[in-house]
Amino acid sequence: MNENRQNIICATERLLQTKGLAQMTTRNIAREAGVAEGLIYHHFKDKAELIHEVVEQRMHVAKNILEKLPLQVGLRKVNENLEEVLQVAYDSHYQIIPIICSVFADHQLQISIQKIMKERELGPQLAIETLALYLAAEQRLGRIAGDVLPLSAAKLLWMVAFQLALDDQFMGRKSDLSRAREDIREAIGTILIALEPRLTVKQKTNLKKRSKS
Amino acid sequence: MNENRQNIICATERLLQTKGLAQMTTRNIAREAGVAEGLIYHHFKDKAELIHEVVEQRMHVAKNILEKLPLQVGLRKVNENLEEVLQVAYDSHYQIIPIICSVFADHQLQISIQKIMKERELGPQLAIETLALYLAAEQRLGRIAGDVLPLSAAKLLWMVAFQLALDDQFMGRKSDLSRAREDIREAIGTILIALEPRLTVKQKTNLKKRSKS
Amino acid sequence: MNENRQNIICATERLLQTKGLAQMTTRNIAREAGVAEGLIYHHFKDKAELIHEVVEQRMHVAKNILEKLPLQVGLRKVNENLEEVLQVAYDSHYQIIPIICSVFADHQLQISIQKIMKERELGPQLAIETLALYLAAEQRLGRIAGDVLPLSAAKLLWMVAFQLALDDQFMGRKSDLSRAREDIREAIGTILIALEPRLTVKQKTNLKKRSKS
Amino acid sequence: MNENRQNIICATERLLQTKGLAQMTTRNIAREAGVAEGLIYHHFKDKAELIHEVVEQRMHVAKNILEKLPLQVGLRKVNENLEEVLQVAYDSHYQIIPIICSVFADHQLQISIQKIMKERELGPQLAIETLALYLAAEQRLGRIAGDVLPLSAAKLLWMVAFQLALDDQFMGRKSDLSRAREDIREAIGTILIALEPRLTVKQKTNLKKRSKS
DNA sequence: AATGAATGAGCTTTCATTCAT
DNA sequence: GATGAATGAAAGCTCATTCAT
Repeated sequence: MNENRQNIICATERLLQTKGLAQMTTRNIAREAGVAEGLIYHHFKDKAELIHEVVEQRMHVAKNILEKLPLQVGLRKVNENLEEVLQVAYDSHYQIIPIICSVFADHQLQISIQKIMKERELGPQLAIETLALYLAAEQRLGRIAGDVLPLSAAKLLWMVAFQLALDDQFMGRKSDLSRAREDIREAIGTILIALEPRLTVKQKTNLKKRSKS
Repeated sequence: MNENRQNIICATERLLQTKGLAQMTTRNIAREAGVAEGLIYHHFKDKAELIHEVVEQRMHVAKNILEKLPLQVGLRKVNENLEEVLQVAYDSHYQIIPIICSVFADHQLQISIQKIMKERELGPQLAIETLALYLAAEQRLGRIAGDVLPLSAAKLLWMVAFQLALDDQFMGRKSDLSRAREDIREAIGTILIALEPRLTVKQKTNLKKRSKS
Repeated sequence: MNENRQNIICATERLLQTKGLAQMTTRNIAREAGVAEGLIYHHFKDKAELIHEVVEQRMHVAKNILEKLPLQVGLRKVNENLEEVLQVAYDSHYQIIPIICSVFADHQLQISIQKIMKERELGPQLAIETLALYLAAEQRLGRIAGDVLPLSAAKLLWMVAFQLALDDQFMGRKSDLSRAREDIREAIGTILIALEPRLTVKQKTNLKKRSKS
Repeated sequence: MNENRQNIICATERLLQTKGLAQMTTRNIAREAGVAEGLIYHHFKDKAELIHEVVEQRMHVAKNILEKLPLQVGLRKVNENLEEVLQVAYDSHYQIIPIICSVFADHQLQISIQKIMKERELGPQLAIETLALYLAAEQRLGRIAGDVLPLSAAKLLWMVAFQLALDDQFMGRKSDLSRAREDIREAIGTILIALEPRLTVKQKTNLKKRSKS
């Protein structure tokens, strides 16, 4: 059944997140999924194919995290919008990181996953671009500074969410959204200083305009 | 001999970086180090102890990367100083990442390494603090904006170097310092907008007054 | 259906001949026969029963290869008759050998097949006896030497066809009837020297005397 | 140690002969050799390499079976010499056949062994040629008929030994030298009629006539 | 009759670790 | 200190067989 297939995929992801790649043995996967070991090979050519599926599904979900962000343009405060968005990104990264990092242990696996991510465009690119579009829109509304490159700022913001999740995972801290929120707020705060409209800058341009007219 | 001991440590690190944790077998280590497999167990209780040593040495080196940064305070342009510093950090991270990330594959190993890093304070903390001290010093000199938290900005800058290296490693790109430099410059550019002193007319005049007095 | 049953048997034989016993898995049989794996177990108790059927059918066909040979007694030249017969035997053996030899890999299978062949008299015995009868008949016609044991000569001739086929199969040579024919001719040539009537002068005169009386 | 290496090779050959390829598992080999399963892979790259070694050693021994035959030229009776030689050949074949035939079960194995046998000239060629040389020498002494091709006759004789051993193995008969000797004698008898100098035939008939008159 | 998902025993192979030399 | 033969547990994977549909 397709039911068991998905069952196995989920069990594998759970193992990757909780016990790590080394414990993600076919034996453990079968036990976790409550099926016989042989069934894995009925649904997947080999273990690599199973892992690919896990990565693909998880990355596919992550890819579209920010699709609703454009609806927020102009609403609430910019930093509130960003905080909320980065918190979701943090959460998503917290789940993805054990998978992504485990892959470094096995170069062959790493290469095949690189290939899949390139072919299916599963990287962070889409999310970052969505974020950049949002920033550009706010820029047009004058809600953030005009002299900032939206894509560059979006990269930085996305990195923040990733880095916080990585730090927590690496140091074995549970996903703690309220603490993460604090860190996110702090980082956004620093970046937003760059993004905030420069009153002084405006004044400068105003002065220039006046001098031209 | 201590010579062979260090030999084995270096061989292990080389394997971790080039072939990944999965290929870091005792057989491969012995071959790479040019010693017998059994010798490993004369110098190390077990494989975990060897990896601990590898991580410890590498992190120890990384920890002190920025120790010469304070000497640059007030010299050259701030963004030049930061670019140079982040490039070194990128380079260091590019080497460390395969080691650090591989560890995610084995939770037991991860936990024991977490412990070591906490006990010996081997994390990025020191480097970030050094960077923050530098920023604070430049802040005092008025070379960067006064309304920025140096520690928060330092974290962001450090993160940039780490994330660029991670991205390159994950996507299987060779360490390319000239391209990395571009990315670093762009990110610093965006952050520096936040850090740049706000040169309003009033501030300028204030500065002039102070320098006169 | 009986159709599917025979289908499976033929698919199994094809696999045995082309890929060997090791590749004769239930999965491959099902694929080759174009049926579901489970269907095999509706028609046969287990894999052994299926193989028995394959061997039985193939050996049954082989057994009666020479049934038309007696019609040739006294016609054409003896060596021509033998060459033709051995070529057919070679061809038959070329097909049988991969099946028969594979069986050596599994002693249980070998034993059960030995039993079947004894019970149903599926060995080369009948063919050899047919050949011996032919030789005896030709001997009575004076077309081959009188001091030869027909059964012994028949065994030798049969052996030639078998061994040539075995040699070709073992060395991975395609069944090449024209080359086989050469080898057969050579071997028959040597054996026939034994079989040829000793036409010394005295014997000739003796024969003439007897025919006159 | 080399001791254990040879140990494993012999255990493998014993298993091949007594239980067949299917039972020649690494587990059984290790048990039969009285070593740990892992040790097999210390001495051999994989199972195939081990089997190659087994085949090579066994065939190498077989290759030189007849090396002392040339010393018998002109001594004793020809059929006595041949009987003795074929008996040794039978014995050798009886051991080799389970190995050779098992190989048909696994095409990959078969191909790799074909390659080895070609490269190292491990086939029956040498033995057959030695036998042919002997026959040619006896031919020159006038002890066998002059109109026979020695190589062709040698092939036939060699086949006899092989076929008898194969029949016995296939039908699960123990190696029975005394019975084999009977069969060999019978076959040689028939072939020797071809090989016997024809002059004796003439003389015999002359003698018979005289005794009749 | 026919399917193919599901099982689990058993295979080959790898690898950290030990130990006699 | 140094070697490498030896161990045995555990890995990924295959396959004959069963069974619900």
